[in-house]
Amino acid sequence: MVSIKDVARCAGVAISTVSKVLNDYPNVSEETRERVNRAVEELNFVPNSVAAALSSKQAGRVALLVDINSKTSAIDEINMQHITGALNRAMELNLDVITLFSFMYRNMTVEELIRYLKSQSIAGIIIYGMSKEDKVLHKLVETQEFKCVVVNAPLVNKSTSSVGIDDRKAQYDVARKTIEENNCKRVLYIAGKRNGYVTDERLLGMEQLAKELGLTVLVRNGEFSELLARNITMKYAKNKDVVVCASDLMAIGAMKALIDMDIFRPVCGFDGIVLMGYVGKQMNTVRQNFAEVSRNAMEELHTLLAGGEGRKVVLPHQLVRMKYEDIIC
Amino acid sequence: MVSIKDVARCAGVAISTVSKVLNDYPNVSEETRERVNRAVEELNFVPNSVAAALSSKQAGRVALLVDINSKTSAIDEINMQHITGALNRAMELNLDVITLFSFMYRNMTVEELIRYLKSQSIAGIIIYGMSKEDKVLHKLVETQEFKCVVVNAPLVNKSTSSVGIDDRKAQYDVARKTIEENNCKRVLYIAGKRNGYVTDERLLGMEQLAKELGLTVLVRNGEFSELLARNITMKYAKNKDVVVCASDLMAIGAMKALIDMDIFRPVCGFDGIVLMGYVGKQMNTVRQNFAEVSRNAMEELHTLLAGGEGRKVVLPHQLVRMKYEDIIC
DNA sequence: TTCTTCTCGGAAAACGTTTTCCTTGCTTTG
DNA sequence: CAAAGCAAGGAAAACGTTTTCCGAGAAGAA
Repeated sequence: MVSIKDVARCAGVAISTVSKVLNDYPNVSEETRERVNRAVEELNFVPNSVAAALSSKQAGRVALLVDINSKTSAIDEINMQHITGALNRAMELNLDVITLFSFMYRNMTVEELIRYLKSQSIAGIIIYGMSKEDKVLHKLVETQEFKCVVVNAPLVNKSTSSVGIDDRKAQYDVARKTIEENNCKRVLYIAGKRNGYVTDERLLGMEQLAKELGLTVLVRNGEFSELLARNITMKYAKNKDVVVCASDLMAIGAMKALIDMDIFRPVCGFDGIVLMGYVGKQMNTVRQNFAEVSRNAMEELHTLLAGGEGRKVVLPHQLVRMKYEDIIC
Repeated sequence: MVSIKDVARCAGVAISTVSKVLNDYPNVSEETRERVNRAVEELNFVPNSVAAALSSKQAGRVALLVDINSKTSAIDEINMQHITGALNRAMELNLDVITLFSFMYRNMTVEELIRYLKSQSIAGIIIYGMSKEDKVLHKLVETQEFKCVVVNAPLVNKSTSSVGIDDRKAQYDVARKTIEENNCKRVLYIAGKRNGYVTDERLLGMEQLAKELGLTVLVRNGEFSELLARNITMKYAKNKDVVVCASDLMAIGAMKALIDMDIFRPVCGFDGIVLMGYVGKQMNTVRQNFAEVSRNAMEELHTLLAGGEGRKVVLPHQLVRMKYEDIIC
């Protein structure tokens, strides 16, 4: 294996000089820099990121903490796009990434998790699907031992950024559009998982809209479950004018229930998953570009690792009407 | 950070001894072993896998090469399950995993890819979605520089195993069931991607069945595309009795076409993706347990890394009829 | 007893980087 | 002209393991 030592020999300099060139340190003359780069070129040298990680604690090793509690393929789609976006940007930024699924750290204590991450020379973390009651992850963020980017949860401190769309506004927007299109007054709102950050934000959006338009809203907890949403719709939709759901999957469940009951109510969802295009009925929903969110998350993490301060990044969302023709390929 | 050195001091032995205990080497007395283990326990020591990887070339670092050419969420679902299964088993086997998506190595030469993998101290690889014409991956496997497990492609050599279901038999089975249920004679077969291993295997299964039952088969290439399958069905299904598709996504496309044409033909798919439950019509399909396939792939890779020889592992498949009620949760 | 063979454990090199500190020679300043 | 400052590059320690080799002592054989 060709190492930095070979490059040094080839360029006629010390290995420390090569390292400096590779990492864009100052105090290297343009001429030496050139010579080293030529040697790198010639020998096809690729730095060993494992050694780099071992040597420098502040290296570019990054972990993705991915929540995969659910069994649904909708979640698969969302997670996959997140991971794709994150890896994509990481590659461009030359960051090493390891992906940890929640089952890999679910029953660790914070201390264990921290030890594990350190044993992997991890310096930065992107956290997905963090709920309000997740003590371990909250403690992890609070220690500030790692640079963190939390996706879809408004956690910010000196070494923690948050990235996501404005869930409150998005829920407001999509509900407003649906309600005004159909001139509704009585809303059945099927909320997400209890104690989820996005759940509460979306509910706030709905409540704000209700106040503004003078709507009555019945809120029920759907836990992001298609089945629950279906049952809730069965039970309560009859004397409502519209079913607003905090996720597409629940919207699908609601729609199925309405079809079974043979009544029509407008339904709107949230997320913009592909599945929405297959259920026959068109529905309003919020399109989140998950890959883009995660690209931004990785970008933000990179900034943090470079010494930047934590901050809140809000990305735009989009209202769409999902139908089969738009997604088939 | 607590290191092996601390453990050694705590246990009153040399660090080499600790390492030996940790890696189950012989030539350590039971008493010393105990003492070291107690120290590990007491100090909550977690070995630094980065250092281990750097130090020993035959370490447990493994790469997943995941093909994500397509944009469809069906692929997301399949890939996600593969990754989940692989990571799950890797965790149990104490293997370090890095996940590489195809866009990260697509335009590398073999040499570059090999260099990159070595720079990551990778010893074993699981390859997904390998097509017959992928020169780079084929060369990678042929060099035998890494232990490889190829999923769904019958490549085997001294350091390469293959893992997957029997695609030929599976296609035979599901087509036979569908055809016999509906008493068909004239088959429209929509095949997968040209030059795919599974594509050819499944086609062989269909052809064998046709010979046995005396069917006529029109074969068209659907490239695993829903849209193509839809168009093919539009064009050719009219004077056929059944549409057999080499993937669920294509089966969905075919079904949509039949609905648009307002004619009924039985359709069967292949893969058992969740989406199948949402299209309204029930269809026969082959259920592959992707997570299980990948668990086995990881297991096999572990065996190879431990010195085992390459071999072909064939896993069972299952015929199912997918409907909404079975997948909602 | 003496030699050989084992078993156990330690010392130290190696893995490929990063980073700190030092040297050298040159330029500036007073 | 001496002192100070600075730029460029090198030497070597450090990161936390694994692994090879060696030595000490005990046990067995002659």
